[in-house]
Amino acid sequence: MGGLIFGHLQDRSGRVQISLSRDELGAEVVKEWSRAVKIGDFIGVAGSLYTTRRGERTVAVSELTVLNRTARALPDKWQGLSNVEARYRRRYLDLLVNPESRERFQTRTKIIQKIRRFLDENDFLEVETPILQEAASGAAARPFVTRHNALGEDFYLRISPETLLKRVVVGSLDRVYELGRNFRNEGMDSSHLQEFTMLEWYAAYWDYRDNMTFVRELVLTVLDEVLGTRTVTYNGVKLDFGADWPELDYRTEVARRTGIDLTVVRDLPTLRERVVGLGLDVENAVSYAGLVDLLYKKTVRPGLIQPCFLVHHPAELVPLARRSDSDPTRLDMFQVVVNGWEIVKAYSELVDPVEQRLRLEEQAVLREAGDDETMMMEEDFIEAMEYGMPPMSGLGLGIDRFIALLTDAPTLRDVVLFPAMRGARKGQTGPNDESDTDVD
RNA sequence: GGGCCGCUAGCUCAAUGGUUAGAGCAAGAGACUUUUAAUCUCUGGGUUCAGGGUUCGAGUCCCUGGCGGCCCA
Repeated sequence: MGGLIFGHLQDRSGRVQISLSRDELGAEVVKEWSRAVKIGDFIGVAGSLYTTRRGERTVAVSELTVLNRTARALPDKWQGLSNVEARYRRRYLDLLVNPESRERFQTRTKIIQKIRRFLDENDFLEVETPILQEAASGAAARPFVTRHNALGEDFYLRISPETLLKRVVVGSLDRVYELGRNFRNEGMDSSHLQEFTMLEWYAAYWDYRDNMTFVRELVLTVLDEVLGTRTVTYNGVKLDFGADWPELDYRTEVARRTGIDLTVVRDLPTLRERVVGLGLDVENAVSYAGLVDLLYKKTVRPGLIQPCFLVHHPAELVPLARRSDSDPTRLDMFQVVVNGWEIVKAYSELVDPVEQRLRLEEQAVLREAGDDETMMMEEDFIEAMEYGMPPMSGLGLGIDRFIALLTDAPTLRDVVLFPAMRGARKGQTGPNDESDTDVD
């Protein structure tokens, strides 16, 4: 009796044990096969299923074929691959030997599938707008510049699809979404990637209140159906999405944390004086909006851990958002903040072309004054508005951040397969390398 | 941009300024023939991130650079 050799086969679905029996195959065959195979090889086996004494389902191998061999040693099967740089640069090894990484990327896909289905079931039409654009618009951010050779012009990688999606709504496709990559040429840290995945949708005849209800429903649906719970632990902290998301007034929160009442302090010099008075470095904040944003990010946002709605931002902050009818100094706007991260930004859209032009002209004035985080005038967009834009509300959801929270990923780099890294590896060639020749 | 930390075998890690830089896993050879990270014996495996400097002697100390991480701005 006896003479068994055990091993495991692994693929995306998991592992299964195999065994080679001397009694059934003969000592010579077992010796030959077990020698021919090493860790990391691809093999095919045929045989019958049985359950071992220890209760594990096992294939008693009757046929074994080597499909392809590994030419390199895999990372240590027990220690795994823990070197952070290696995990990003050679993600395939991370996926191969670290089960939690493999699971995280499968969860990422499930979350995105669920989001799409939820939107589709609610009559949203998925559309695609250009990533290469002649002007970067829809957000206050520095774009990546690239060269469009055929058109002989510099193009920009989009920073937001906002104004293009609104044009689609003008064209009567009045409930649309786009799920795709945006690019912002700014600093990178654990909650910012230069290349990130954003979901944006626009629904005609909705206002920001409708979006507050809808996005909460979306988030809870994803949690229920993908994770089976409304509570997640992120970095040791329990985040309870199932509880009420309190509604916090932007200016009230700023006042509470800083004593600065933004309904009273309405000009840049006064605000700067007050902010400096708090001991904060005002850096290069050269506009009222920029300084308000800085103040909020330093004092309010870090304290917003549990899911909440932050509402009614000062009107200066977003030139594309609609002012509140009852108080034109603020916007019909909200953000969902969790873990100090902005996950969602949404507002009732400004649909009046005359006011839109004025608001963008104000941006141009600020840019003249040295603010480099302003929005560009877009004549094409205003023209589209002039043809008639229905009242609507749009929403943006940062997919990478959302997924990082749901999968307890310490940084956004852990939820994208190949995060951007400086080119360090020997022998690696880039697009400027001589070997990169035009083959068409 | 600033500060701190790191980079040693395929992987995870050791190594007072002092012999020929080690171990476990992985790999190769052999033995054993069973369970569930790690049975035994033997073998091979290194531009210690790169380049300078100090020194009789540098993985270690100093300088410059590269790449990465964390924190700050």
